[in-house]
Amino acid sequence: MPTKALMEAELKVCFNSKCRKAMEQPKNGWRCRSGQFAQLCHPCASAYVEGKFCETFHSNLPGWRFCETCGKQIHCGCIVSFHLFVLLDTGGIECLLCTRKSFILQPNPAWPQPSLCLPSHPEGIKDLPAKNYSSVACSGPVPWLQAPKLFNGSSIMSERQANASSEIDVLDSSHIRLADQRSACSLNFERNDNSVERLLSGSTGLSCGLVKGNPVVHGDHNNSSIHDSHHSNSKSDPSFQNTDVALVYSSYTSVNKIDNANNNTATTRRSPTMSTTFNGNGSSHNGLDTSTNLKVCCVNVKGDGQGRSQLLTQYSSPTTDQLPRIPEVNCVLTPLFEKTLSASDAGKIGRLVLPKKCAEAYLPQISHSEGLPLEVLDAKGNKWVFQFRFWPNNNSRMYVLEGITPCLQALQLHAGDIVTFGRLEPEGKLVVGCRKASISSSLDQVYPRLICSYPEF
DNA sequence: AGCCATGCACCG
DNA sequence: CGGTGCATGGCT
Repeated sequence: MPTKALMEAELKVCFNSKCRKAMEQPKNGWRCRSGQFAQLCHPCASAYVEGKFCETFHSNLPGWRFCETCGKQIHCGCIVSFHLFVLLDTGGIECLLCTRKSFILQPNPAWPQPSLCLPSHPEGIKDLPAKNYSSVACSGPVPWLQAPKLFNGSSIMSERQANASSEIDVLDSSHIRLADQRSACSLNFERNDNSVERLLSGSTGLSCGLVKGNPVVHGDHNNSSIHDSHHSNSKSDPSFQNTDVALVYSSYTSVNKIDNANNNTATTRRSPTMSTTFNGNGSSHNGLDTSTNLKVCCVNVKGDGQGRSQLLTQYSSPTTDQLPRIPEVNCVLTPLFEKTLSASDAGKIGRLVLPKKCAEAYLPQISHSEGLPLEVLDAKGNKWVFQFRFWPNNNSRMYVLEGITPCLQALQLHAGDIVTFGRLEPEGKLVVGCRKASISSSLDQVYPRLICSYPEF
């Protein structure tokens, strides 16, 4: 079939228009407006990953401007670089690093409006009303992917390892990184580590979704019980052999903790949304390769006093051989949106009403009210399946996730608790996590200013 | 006007 | 009686 052959031939050509070389093993680059990743040849992908794509391929193109603050030259003219700068109210641009710095230093800073956000967003997520949900992807989910260098490039090892909060440090480009790679592994291997427990329980104020490979799930739709990795015996638990991990937590918490714990890092760049890569190597108890590689993205919490976030988890978990794995090295968890559970959401009906704009922006497009099943990984890597559907509502739609009751029960979530959705990249799998309402409210009391200073998206 | 929490009728 | 689908009303 000539068309198919043509498509195949096309697929084997580097997506970079300045390259167009034939390639055998395409690598994912930035996410295109279609949702697909640009397929790049190895050199182009490397340039992209290293943040040198524009300076390599676009040096002769128009659109280069200088950061008003640091003077760094930023390309402002392509999809690869659009997330690297913000338009200043006073004119000119500012690189994201400087923006973040000023964001932190301002008493009540305003995060740049996503005028520079994904052009493909159905509607500006910035328009999301201040309700009990919020979008947490700063510039949409894409920049997290499109700026691997920006978010992962400068990794400075912290010496803080005393506790969970100090195991995380704010790094350049708003990175948060475990103190060292062993610490990173300890998140997964050492279930007796209180810090891990605190992270997952939220007692540190961190809302975590921890995704690892080979999770252990017991249960089904009607009777789900999650294998609590933090109470299990790691030596007998093969689920910990694979330790690709994604971790999600609330940035406001981490920022505060870091600020309190380490004044030296207080001026480091950070943002409402943060991403970190944890690369580590560990050994499982049976000697299997357990190379760990994880990336952490902070979940931004909208600070209107109503907006809360939490990672929600699962629903049905069929069989263990279907359990999710995170095979991809350098997985990134992109925070998408969050919602406080209403009484209805947490009720017996088992339906979670989704914010329409978030549903349309971040979840698959559905044309029929029946919707489609949505696989979601929870904090422990368990796979759940929710039915993502909608109801006609006046001339609009009302999006819901059905079948969330087992998940909520497993996580002991109730009305007022917060559910957060993220996406694991590059696989695109949905990840869900949670935070208890008590944690949130207490944080609001402790850090009202900071929380309120976070922007809406 | 649109969104969403919740109520409620219908159906099995 | 519980689940499903839709309607309604409050809120922004």
